Order: sequence, then structure tokens, then C-alpha cells
Amino acid sequence: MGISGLLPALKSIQVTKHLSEFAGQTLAVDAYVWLHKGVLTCATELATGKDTHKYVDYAMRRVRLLRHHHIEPYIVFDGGPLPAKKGTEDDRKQRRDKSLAKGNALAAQGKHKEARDHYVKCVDVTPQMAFQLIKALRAENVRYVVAPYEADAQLAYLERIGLVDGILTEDSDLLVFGCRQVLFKFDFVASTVVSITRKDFASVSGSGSDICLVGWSDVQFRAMAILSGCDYLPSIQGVGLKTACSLLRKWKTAEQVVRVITLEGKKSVPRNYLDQFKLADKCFQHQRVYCPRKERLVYLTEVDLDWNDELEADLDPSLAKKLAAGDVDPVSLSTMEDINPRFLPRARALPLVSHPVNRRDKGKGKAMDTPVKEGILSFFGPNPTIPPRQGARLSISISPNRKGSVGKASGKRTLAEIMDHDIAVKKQKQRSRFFDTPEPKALARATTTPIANPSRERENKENVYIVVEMDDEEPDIDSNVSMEAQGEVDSDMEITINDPEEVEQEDGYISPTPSCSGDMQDLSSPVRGTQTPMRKRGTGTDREIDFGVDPISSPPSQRKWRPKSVTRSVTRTRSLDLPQPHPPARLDSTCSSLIPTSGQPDAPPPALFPGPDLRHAFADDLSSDIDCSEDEERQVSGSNSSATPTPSPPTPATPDEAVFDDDDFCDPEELASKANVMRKQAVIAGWRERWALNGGSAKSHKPIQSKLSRRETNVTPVGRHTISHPDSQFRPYPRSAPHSASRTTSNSRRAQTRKSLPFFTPVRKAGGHSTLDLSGVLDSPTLCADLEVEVEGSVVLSSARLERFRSVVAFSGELDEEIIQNPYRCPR
DNA sequence: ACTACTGTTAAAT
DNA sequence: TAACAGTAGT
Repeated sequence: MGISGLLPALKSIQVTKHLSEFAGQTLAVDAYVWLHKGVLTCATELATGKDTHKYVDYAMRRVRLLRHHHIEPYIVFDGGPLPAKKGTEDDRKQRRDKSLAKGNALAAQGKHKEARDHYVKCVDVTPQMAFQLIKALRAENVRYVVAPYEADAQLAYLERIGLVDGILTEDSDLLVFGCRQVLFKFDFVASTVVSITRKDFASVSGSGSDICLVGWSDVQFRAMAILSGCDYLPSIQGVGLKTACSLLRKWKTAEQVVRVITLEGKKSVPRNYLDQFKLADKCFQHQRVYCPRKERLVYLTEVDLDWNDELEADLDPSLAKKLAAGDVDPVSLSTMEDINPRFLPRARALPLVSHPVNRRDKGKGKAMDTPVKEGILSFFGPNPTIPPRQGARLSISISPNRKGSVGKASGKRTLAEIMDHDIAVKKQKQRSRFFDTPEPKALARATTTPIANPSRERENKENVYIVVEMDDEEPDIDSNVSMEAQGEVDSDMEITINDPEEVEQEDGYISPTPSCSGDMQDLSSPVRGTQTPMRKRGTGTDREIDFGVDPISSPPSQRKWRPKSVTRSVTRTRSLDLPQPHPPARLDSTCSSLIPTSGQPDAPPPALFPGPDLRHAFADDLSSDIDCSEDEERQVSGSNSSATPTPSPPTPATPDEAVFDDDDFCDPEELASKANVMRKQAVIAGWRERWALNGGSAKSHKPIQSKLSRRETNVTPVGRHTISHPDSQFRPYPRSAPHSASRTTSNSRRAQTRKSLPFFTPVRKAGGHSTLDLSGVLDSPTLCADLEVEVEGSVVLSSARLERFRSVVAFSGELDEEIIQNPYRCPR
């Protein structure tokens, strides 16, 4: 949903630009935008369970358009349940079901057009559908990454570390995340976007009443956004963007603002609002993302201080990597299912027209001066089904070791296969690197990871395999034949795509821009007071806030790892590697190949936290969270003359704090880690819960409809949500997916149970208080089943853990209440 | 003047 | 879904 009203407020700095102005740049793309719109092109098919990949075509056409303009796309997928920010599952599901029913009814009467209108309302984008797009991206060698959690944060991260030059999205949140160049309103036909550049913030010229950002730091901007209501936190009733802005302008810090509002007494400030605010702030700053360079999860903005990194390893590197590559369902963490294995995208032919392209010209006179268009049409075909030219994809067909198991797909989906293999190889390497020692995690942390040395890695890789180069994660894909083209682009020269026959051409498109290599220093964001002090106009009183706290400029640095020797079980990962009886072609080849290749029975894959919810948005614990935020606030307010003792010192307000802090120090490590996990769970649960809420629905005047919301995708192969009633009137696996039916029972069962993985969710009690229904969750058969399935050999271990988990929960019951509870829902 | 709720429509082809 | 216009409430 973004920040409502933000884009209109920034109208004055919105600039419509032609895509050609971005030639030579790499743009990160929020895949969800395209997927969701693409779904509309085939709503009927999806709703009725037909195989289709039109939505993939939709997205790929856009990918090709970007490339046509010599923009290198970097597609970013949501990791979590894709849609899910609004409404509740129940509501949504009901609506969907209704729409589907109506659609079916109309269709039965032959009113297909009307039916479609309803079908449109019942389709959704699932990770499995996203995977179809990934297949196409692989085939065309387009870089992509699946975010561990929210795509927004991932997008922001890519820009921050310099892997991309800008973000293509529809979500104004990206500005809050600190992106420098955000492009909205992608217009396929006109080849234009609306650009908002962060450094223009100072010039936001709201006539009079509008917002004014002059002299503001990112901290303040973020504060404004959060105060006005964001996905993570609904606003105080009656506070919108403008109010937030003017209050902040006057009082400088969110703390002050909240305090003032509270004192005024006109608006009811939810208790704990400030704490919640800080958590929201953390979400914008320290959400966890996947670093393609380091090949593991990192924080969007590095955290320092006492940030407990115990949970850093909650997603083991290889799994994180698989997830990022799209081989693992981000929701269930089980192997991604290919819902349309017959869809085998291949590299497309290149445009047959050579044409000069005007790169962004310094003399900005002719912004709209579009490049030749003839080529475009030939370029965008409906289906990526054109057979690959012989030898086109370099060595691909060469790779000797390729698993034959790819089945019918083999021989065709070369790139994808290579990709798989590459991943396998990487994984193997990683394993050896990380797990040769008894203390994998510790080692992993101690190791300064390969990040720093991509090239060396590459070498190794190439030693292993010649084919390589499918590495979509590394900025410096050097082996690409496309280097020349790339160089040309970069050097701001005219590019001529001449010989379409040549393989090189094709590859030429892949080339990452040099900018990718990323200059770490200034990538960071914008206008940071000190550096680019926005002209202090108007408010001379505005002191420059301490920008030191501004995270945006801090390049991710190595964190000191605290090798806590928590030896976690291996179970989860193991289960992932289990061969599957009737594997969907390609993925399993990946998986199965991983098993033998690992070849180190004694080097078990790292374990991950076996808790119920693995999808924490950020791995901090509450205490550190607050601490950190406090620090920041302190700094901010410290620079503020009018700083006064904050009304509600957010210090260890929550009971759990003491509890868990103790745990942190007394070191029955397991217990400690459990506690941390627990705490994190609680925090996350809080966020999840909130995310699942409609921004406004949390307001008191509108009774919360469903308190219990599982923020998970009701994933079905056909893109329909059938979670609650897996066996409902809808067949989860339509006729077109025979392989699904033939899947082993255990497998499908697992799939089902996984899909039911619940998030902790507050349940509103009669009293109007929401509480965390942990017991319900823990006792949930689905969860247990899930654990059992996972654990295989270590059920016992998990059980024990689970027990401890429960006790911790019980112990900190109040914490849950505190943290999880959404104060907004209280008033009936 | 601002917020927030409502209803409508375009989106894709 | 989001963007927009219109309207009501504070």
C-alpha cells in the first residue's frame, strides 16, 4: 500500500522520463507489479485451472523492452506471500471463492466475458507462478533474486550496494526505504516512467500547505511516512501525511510529535505507539535481505551496537541461496514446485534491426526523443517459444555432467539447467567451506565470506565447471560474451546491435552494467544533511539533525560474528534435500544433484531454526531493536534543542526484556537461542499481524473483522487460494497437472501441511484484547505434522525444542501480549 | 483544511 | 489493486 498520499505530495518532483534515458543503467524491478498485472491477461485460464504462461509473457515483454533500451533489468521477487498485505485471509478467500463461483456460473451460461470479470477478482500471484517467470528469466539470462522477505527491502538493498541504479516499482515505500531513484508508472506503450529522485526532495514545492522536506534527513522523512501510516503501522487516528509533516517540522522528532499529540489529548494515541513506531522504523532500516554478493542474508542496513546476531543464521546460507534463486518456495521452504513443467522458456531471438540507441544524453534537450522503434515490434513476440539458435547459448549444451534427469526438458532448457548446476556447485563449495569444521556456523561467521572476492570465486567455479556464467547474482559476470556490448553501453557510445545471428548478441543483452560493480561509497542514499545539506529555507530553526544515524549511507560492512556455538539440528535442510519420487523435472535435478555432490556425509548442511515460523522479517530481537532505536532517537533528539525527556522512555518497557536479556547472558545457549527465537517470533508475529491488516481497518471505528490472520499465501498451483479448504470444491491440482497427482503422498502431504504453516497471530479475545494464541499454534496439527515431516530422524530433538519453546512462551506470556498486541484493535 | 470513507474505473488484450 | 472523485466528519 505504501504511504498513502506520498506520491501526490511529491508531484512537483516527479519527472516523466523516457526509458532511453536510462540506457546503460541497471534497474531493479519489483516483479510483483508485473506479475499481478500480467495475471489479468489470463485470469480465466488461471481461475479455471488451465496451464498458462501469459503472465510470464507479459512480464518478459517488459523485460525485453527494458533491454531494448539498453537497460539491464534485475528482477526482484517477493519472498513472502506475495499479495497479502491487505485484508485477511478469510475475507480474501471468501471473496475469491465467491468470485470464482460467480465466474463459473456465468461461464456455464456462456457469458464468458462477464465471467472473466469475476475471474479477475479471484486470481492471485503465487510463488509458483513467480517461478514460471523465473524460468523465463533464466532462459534469457536476466538477473533476478527472490527476496527472503519483502521485495521492497531487497530492492532498496540492491540499489544501496550499487548493484542497480534505480528501482522500478509502484510502491512509494521504496522512497522510505531510502532509495535514490525510484521509477513509477511504467508505461509500456510510451516507454516512459515517472521518476522520483531523492535528491530532489529538497525542492518539493508544496504551495503553502503541502509538505516540505527541506532540510530533512532520512530519519525525518521516514518518521513522517510512518507517522502518516504505513504498512507496518497504522497512523494515529486523524494523522495523515500533512499532519505528520507539519508536526515533525515543528517538533523535529517522532518522539516529540507523539508526545505532543498525546498531551494535546485530542487524538487517542494507542498505547505503546512509540515502541511500535520504533519497530516500524526498524523494519524500514534493518529488514533482512539477501546479498547476492555475500550470498547470504544480511540486514538492509547494517546493525551494530548490541544487535544480537544469534539469529543471523536462521536461514542457513545454502537455503538462503536456494531461496534467492527461486528453487525453494519462500513460504513453505520446501522445494519449489513447477506448476507448469511444460512451459520451457528459451532464449529469444534478438531484434533483427540494428539501430543506434541514444543513451542518456547530458544535453537533456531531447529526453523524449525515442530511439528507432522498428526493432521493437520484432522484438516482443508473444511467446518466448522461438527455438534457440544453434549454439546460441554458449556452452550450455556442452556441460558434461548435466544430470540427465531433467527429462524431456533436457537439451532445451539449457540456461536453466546451467543455473541449477551452478547453484549446486556453489552449494557444494559453500558446504565445504562452511562445514568442514565441527562448528559450521561459527566458521561461517568468522569467515569473511567470499563476498569480497567474487572473482576468485568465479575462478574456482570455472574450474569446476566450464559452463558457468549463469551466475545471476554476481555483478561481475565477466565471462559473458557481452562484455563488449557492455563496454559500449557504459562508455556512453552508440550501440549497434548488428548481427542478430551471432550468439554474442544475445549475450550482449545480459551484460550487467559496470555500475553494477558498485562503488560502495556513495551509493547510499541521498541527501544526507551534512553532505548535501538541503538549503535551509523557511525553517531556519531546523537544525540539522544528526545524520550520523542515517543508515542509508552506511555500506554494509562485515559484522563481527559472534560464534555462538549453537549446534542446531540439521533436519530441516536435510528434508529439503530429500529426493522426491516424482520430481518435477528440473528442480529435482537440482536437488538430487545436490545430494551426491555434497559427498560429505559428515558435513551436514547447516540447520535452521526449526520453529514454526521461519519467515521473520528481520532477525533482531526486540530488545536490541529498541535499544538501537532509542539510540537513534536519542541522537536525533540530542541534536534537537527542544529536546525534552521523552514522555515514555521506551526503555525495557516490556517484561520480556528483562527476561530475555537475562537469557542472553546466562548461557544455556540452547535456551538462550530459544529465547531469542521466541522473542523474534513475537516481534515478527506482531509485524506480520499488522501487515496482514488493512491499513485502515485497524482503526477503531471499523471493527476488526478477523483477528486471526495467517499471513501466508494460499498457494495453489493454479494460483487460487485454497488453504483453508484444501479439499474444497476446487481441485488444487487441475487436470493439467498430472504430475501433481502422481506426487508421492508424503510429498503432497508435506506440501499441504507446509502451506498451513501459521504465523503467530493475535486473537482478539472477548475483552477486546488481542493476545497471542500461541498454544493454539503450537498444538496445531499442521505444525506438528510439519515438524514431523521435516525432522525425520530428529523428531525427538525438535520435540524437545518445541517443548522448550512452549515454556518460553509461557514464561513470557506477557511479552507476547505487549509486543504482539495491536493496541489499535483494543477498542472493540 | 485535513482525514477518511465510499464508489467507480482502469489495468490486460 | 490503485488511483481518483466525491463527500462527510473533525
